[in-house]
Amino acid sequence: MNDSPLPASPAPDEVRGALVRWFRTNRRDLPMRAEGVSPWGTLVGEVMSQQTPMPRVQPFWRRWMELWPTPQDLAAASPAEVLVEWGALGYPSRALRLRECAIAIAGRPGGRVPADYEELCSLPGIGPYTASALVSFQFHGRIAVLDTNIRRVLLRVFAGEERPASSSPSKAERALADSLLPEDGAECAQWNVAVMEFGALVCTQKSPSCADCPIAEHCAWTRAGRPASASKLRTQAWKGTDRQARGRVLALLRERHALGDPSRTAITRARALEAARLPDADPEQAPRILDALLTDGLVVVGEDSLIRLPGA
DNA sequence: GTCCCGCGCA
DNA sequence: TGCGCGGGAC
Repeated sequence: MNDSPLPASPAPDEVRGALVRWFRTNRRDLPMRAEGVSPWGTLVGEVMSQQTPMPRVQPFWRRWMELWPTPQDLAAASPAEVLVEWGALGYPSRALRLRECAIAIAGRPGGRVPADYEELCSLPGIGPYTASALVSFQFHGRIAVLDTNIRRVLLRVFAGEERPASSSPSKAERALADSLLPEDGAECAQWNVAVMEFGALVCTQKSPSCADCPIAEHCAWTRAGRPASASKLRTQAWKGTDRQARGRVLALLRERHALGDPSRTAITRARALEAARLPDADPEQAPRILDALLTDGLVVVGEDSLIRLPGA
């Protein structure tokens, strides 16, 4: 997609109507998207689902809402406890940032989640996506939400392209998304969540269910014969990467911590290096990722030279 | 083996 | 603007 504003070739009203109808009968029943969830609950749910599929998030979200129903509750928790409860949701730095976010919110006058986009963006772990999701879903502000699903659906339907060329939305994409927003904030929320759900369930990245698509007749990409994008889709490696090695060290420390025996929550450097060592890995990988975990604040070295979760 | 996801910082 | 950052489901 180039930077010139694109005319929305299919009729926006028809696409909106069809997708909102589709959503009413096909939406997943997600507790974190239920009526009456607090701004804090929505914030926690959105941060958890930043890199993790919704179905996997739900049990963790419920648990977190029981343990820490307000920002003040999470702000009072230790980093170690937060990392343990984060479990294997992935990217544990997100859990530490969420705690920092809770501390920042608790320190605000009134101690509540802000409803303003810029203020939300200034919080740890909250970027453009999460801020716009909160403004729309929770506060019903008139704002476009541009997550990867919505970007893909809009590009296909209105620009005839398979997927975004860049990892962040262009001006043209923003202009297109803005031009499609209903006037009413509550309707915007409904539209945003409908498109997002449609992208997650039907108009997927790799194998879209075009045969079952309620807007196939409107879709510019389908009318163009669904041409493949010029850009290559590159999937992240996992096996053997630093990320996998980091995950092993954190998993060991979470297990130890969850035992509840303070004498066993810490491990020696040698034990940590052993956990970090992957088969056939570069011998420098284990010490390197241990350093990185320390730098990221995901582990600490005590005066006893033992390694533990922060605050444990 | 492939899919799926946004934030923070250089 | 590009890279680093997890891990379960399929």
